[in-house]
Amino acid sequence: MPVHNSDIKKILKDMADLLDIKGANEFRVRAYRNAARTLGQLSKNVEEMVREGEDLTRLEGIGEDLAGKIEEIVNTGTLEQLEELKRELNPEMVRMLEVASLGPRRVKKLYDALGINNLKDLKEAAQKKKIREIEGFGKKTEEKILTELQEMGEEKRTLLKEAEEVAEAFYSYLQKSEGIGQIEVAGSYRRRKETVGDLDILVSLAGKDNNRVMEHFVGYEDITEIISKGETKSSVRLKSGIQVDLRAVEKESFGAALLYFTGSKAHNIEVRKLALERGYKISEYGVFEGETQVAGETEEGVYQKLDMPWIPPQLRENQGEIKAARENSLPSLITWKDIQGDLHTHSTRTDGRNTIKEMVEAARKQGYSYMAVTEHSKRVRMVNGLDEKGLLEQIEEIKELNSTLEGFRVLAGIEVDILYDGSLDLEGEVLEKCDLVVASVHYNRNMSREAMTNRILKAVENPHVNIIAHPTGREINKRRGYPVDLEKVMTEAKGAGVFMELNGYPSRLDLKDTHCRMAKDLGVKISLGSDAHSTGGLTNMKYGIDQARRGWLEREDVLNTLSWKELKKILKKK
DNA sequence: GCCGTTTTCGGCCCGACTGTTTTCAGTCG
Repeated sequence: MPVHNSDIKKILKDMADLLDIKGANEFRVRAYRNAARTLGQLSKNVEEMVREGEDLTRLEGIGEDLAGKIEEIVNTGTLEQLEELKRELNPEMVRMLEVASLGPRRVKKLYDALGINNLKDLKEAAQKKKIREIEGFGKKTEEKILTELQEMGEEKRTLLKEAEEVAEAFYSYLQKSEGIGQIEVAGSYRRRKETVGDLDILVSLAGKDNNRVMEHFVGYEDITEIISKGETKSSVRLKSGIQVDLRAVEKESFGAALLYFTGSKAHNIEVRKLALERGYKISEYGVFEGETQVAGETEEGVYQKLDMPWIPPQLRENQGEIKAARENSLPSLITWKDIQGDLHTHSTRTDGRNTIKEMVEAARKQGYSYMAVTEHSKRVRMVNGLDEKGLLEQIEEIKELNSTLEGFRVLAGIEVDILYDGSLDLEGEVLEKCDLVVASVHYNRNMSREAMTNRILKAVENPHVNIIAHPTGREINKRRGYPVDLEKVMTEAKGAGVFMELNGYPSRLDLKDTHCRMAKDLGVKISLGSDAHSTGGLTNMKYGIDQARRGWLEREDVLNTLSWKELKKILKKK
């Protein structure tokens, strides 16, 4: 069974969580978490590294012991020590940690006091008001737990990046089947939504042997459950929990089926309505005039029959794209190639994994001509954020580095914290020396909408701020963004010459697609930043691009499609 | 459990906030 990096990461994370609950040495716990993080950021495939006998201890945070454990996971698919822990503590206790106000100590306490070791019992105990009786817990905490449980019950979708890993592996497996012609992963995956529910894979048949294709499909090693298996349609569940549906159609129908399975549902309904008006009928098998198929082999063909150009999947949400297509006024969506530089990165100076030099090298390989280093400021103590002195040192360091570089410019930047009262975490006279000041909120998120809006507005008005980073502070599947009136912020930003960031970090993607569109409508340029914490993280840009495309952004809507020379001119004077 | 120009032991991130307490544990970033 192929072992993905994310599988190993999950096992190490579960180890950390269970050890933590058990009350193990916190540094030992941290070691597991660090290793899990390393694997999450790794661009190489660990399974391959093990097979090729590469020395895993060269990876950061992985020593003899963890290297051995990782090999065990690669070879057996599991880790005996974790299995042991799971026998001792209920593995469901790990899920209890997902309740926002519960950490390892409280989970342990709940177990010791009431024997609670799963979410169901937790909910029951909270409803029966038993939790408030435990020492250290109270009425408020109990009520909070109940609300948080409610929120967790909402459907959880897989992050696009994680779905991508699974989808790509499955895709290459399917390519090995002789009976398959074209393959496309459709659905919200193809529309590049920030999260994906099921994976819908569409294939065209290269021969007549459907059964062989389906046999191949359900024969994939990653499968834990075959939900259904038919001649043209099968469904399976993978180890990662993701459901995958396979649909096989004839070559002549591939385009129509692709349109159908890509969705969105609302988009499809509009397209079909339009077809009906013209006397056609559209199904996943094609466009039909009476009994005769008049299109359907390609998506372009289907759209063309309705006098429309092909519509990029990212736009297919029935948000005006059909009207725009019919009027031939679809946006010319931004692509990664349009990006000239990255405006949000971290290095080893704070919580990044690579040095500025290494990041620069990777950025050049990406084809960029500039990159801003934007470390955290001192308020983010956890990562040793820069104080005024540290920032000045770094500015000097970058100056020196720039003198050795040709055709590339490192921008001396900072991701300065917006404090509780809207003031900035660093002195203006130091910020003034930066090429670029990115400002963001990390702490004291628990504010009213009005207070948070005013707090951010104050930063917008600050003469040193150029960009507001991850403006709502959300983390997908983890926490909602803080309440903030973005329209007001953007309107002020427009007047103040401040730009809004779309953060490419796969679990942030903040701004959302709809916010991007709002910015475009208001005439505020968006800054695309990868928020890379390693050289590999620079590729987060692609998720940012997808999100930007979903927000209808074109080249001229994005700040860093400009050269540094051009960009510098439109940054506000300090 | 990792790491190392103080190298095989001893340090490893730490302050703010919340809700619980009445001096602090737990969580978060």
